[in-house]
Amino acid sequence: MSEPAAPAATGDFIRDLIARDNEAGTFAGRVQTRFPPEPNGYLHIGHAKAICVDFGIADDFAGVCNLRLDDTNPDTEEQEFGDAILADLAWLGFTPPEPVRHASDYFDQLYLWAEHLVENGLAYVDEQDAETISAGRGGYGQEGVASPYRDRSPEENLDLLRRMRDGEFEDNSKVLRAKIDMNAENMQLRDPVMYRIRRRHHHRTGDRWCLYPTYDWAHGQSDAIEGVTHSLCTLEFDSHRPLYDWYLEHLPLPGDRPRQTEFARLELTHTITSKRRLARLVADGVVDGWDDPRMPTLRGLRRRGYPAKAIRDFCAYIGVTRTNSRHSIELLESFVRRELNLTAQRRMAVLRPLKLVLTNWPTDAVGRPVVEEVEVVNNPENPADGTRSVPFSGELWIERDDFAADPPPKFFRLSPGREVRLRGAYFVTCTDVVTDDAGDVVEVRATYDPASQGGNSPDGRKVKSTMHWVSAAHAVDASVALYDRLFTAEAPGEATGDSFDDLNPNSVELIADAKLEPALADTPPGEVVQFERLGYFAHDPRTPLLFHRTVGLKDEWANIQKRQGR
RNA sequence: UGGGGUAUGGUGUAAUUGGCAGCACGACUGAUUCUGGUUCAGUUAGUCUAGGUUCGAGUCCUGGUACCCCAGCCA
Repeated sequence: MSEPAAPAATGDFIRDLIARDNEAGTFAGRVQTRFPPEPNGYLHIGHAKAICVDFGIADDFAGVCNLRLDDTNPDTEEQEFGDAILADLAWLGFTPPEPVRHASDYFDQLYLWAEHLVENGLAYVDEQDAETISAGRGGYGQEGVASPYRDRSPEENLDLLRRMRDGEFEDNSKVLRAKIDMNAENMQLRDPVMYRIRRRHHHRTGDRWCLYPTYDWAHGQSDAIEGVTHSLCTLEFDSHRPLYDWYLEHLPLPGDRPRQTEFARLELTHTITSKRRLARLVADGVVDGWDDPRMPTLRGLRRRGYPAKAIRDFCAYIGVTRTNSRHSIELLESFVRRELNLTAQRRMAVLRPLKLVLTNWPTDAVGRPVVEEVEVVNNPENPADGTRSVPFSGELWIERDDFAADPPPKFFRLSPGREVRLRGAYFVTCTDVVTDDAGDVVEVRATYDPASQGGNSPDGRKVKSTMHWVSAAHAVDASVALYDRLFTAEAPGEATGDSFDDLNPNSVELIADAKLEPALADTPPGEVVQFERLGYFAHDPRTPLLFHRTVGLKDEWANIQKRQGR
């Protein structure tokens, strides 16, 4: 799946570190990572980076990377999300080894280890409520206050813990805490909670437990059980590392102690990746669902037409660092264009139709306009894709933007008196314009040069522009959704604290009457094609003749207009 | 307020670990082109700051500054 492995020693700081571990024989040369999403939402572009790091590094060092669903909190997690994660992962191009692991697979072992800590005086049952525990931690630079239950005997703690497990106590009435240091400068070490009591149905363990482990208590131990060597996570867990190590140091582990290394998460301009806020977009109806093409979810990007390979290449390109940064979405888009340019079939579609009538176009014996078939290349980047024939006649749709009654400087397209090429067909010269009462152009008239059949004039005459077109009599009507950034601000929420203040009210424009060349009606669901001169468009997987603009082509004319201040 | 982390062109990332600051995106100029696309050639612009060590500092030392993370029974 991944590219031929780059020499393992080069690259980012994590690969360097692993290469050094291997030289030193730290884990006997073994490399194992894991991708541990919580099954409480859908995977997004931020996860894609983590996936590429976790799986990519394992792959580079001939190691393994498990998928582990981190299902320690039955309040929010569901089976459905686990299934979706697996599907999205497969789409991205990664197949985790069987079986898929779950943190809940280790609940028994975890509990046994909790008793071990209790027996060694390293954990205790606290009966304070959440608020009191929080207050007791103190503040930054302030000392903590020990719980009055902190010095219970191991025997008493063990008895209490077992009764907690057996369901003798009410939800939230007691917790098990690690006994570390209430004055630690690192807040994570001020006696963190290991277990809470929750009578919830767990999607995998059912009603077997009323005790559920916290992330910190479950994570490192799960790593150890699976044999993970390098536990790679994002920067915000940096301050958890001493805790990760503390648990592992005080437990009788079966093998090597895994080691945690943190790297920066992926942030994109004009994009949010908070699961909570993404969920709000869906709940508030700002978008149509988790797979809305404006969503940064993997399913959204997929429906939008982003190739998985483009996402993988992007992630490989941005690399792995410890610097918090926000990558520009344009960079991601450049990878999308690069991939699609190579693979997408070219087609012609007119988004904002303007009628073009060829006044000297011939009619047949019964007075109907002649129809010709013209051959057009499917993909100039890949001749093997061949050609197709497109019907051409005397009444055509052209792009409204491709005509100007009063052409601005550097405008090369059609305007009165000017000759242009209709792609693959003929040279045409604008002779006349029909306007309505408001003075708007409703039809353009032109003559065609029969000698230029196929798109070239035998006298070597040049034109400055080649335009796409669709024969009016053969056009297929379709809907096209044009997307803009979901958030106008580069860093949504930076100004006011609420990213929703930066929502772009015009993030989608739906065009209901686009005119497509006939071949487009046969586009397979989900396929991405290039509408020539416009951009890449993805055929909706469920709704026929609905196309989503994946990304526009680079547009030099737009830049010129910008420079001209229009 | 205490602790931890990070600073390289507009943006993001490299620099053989003390030896010519490179690449990409963007922007700009030109060439090619039956897509104002693609491709090709070129231009633009950078080591947070103040000192120090050194023949030589993005890299080492000292002091500042800015930003990010940590006081959930979320992950």
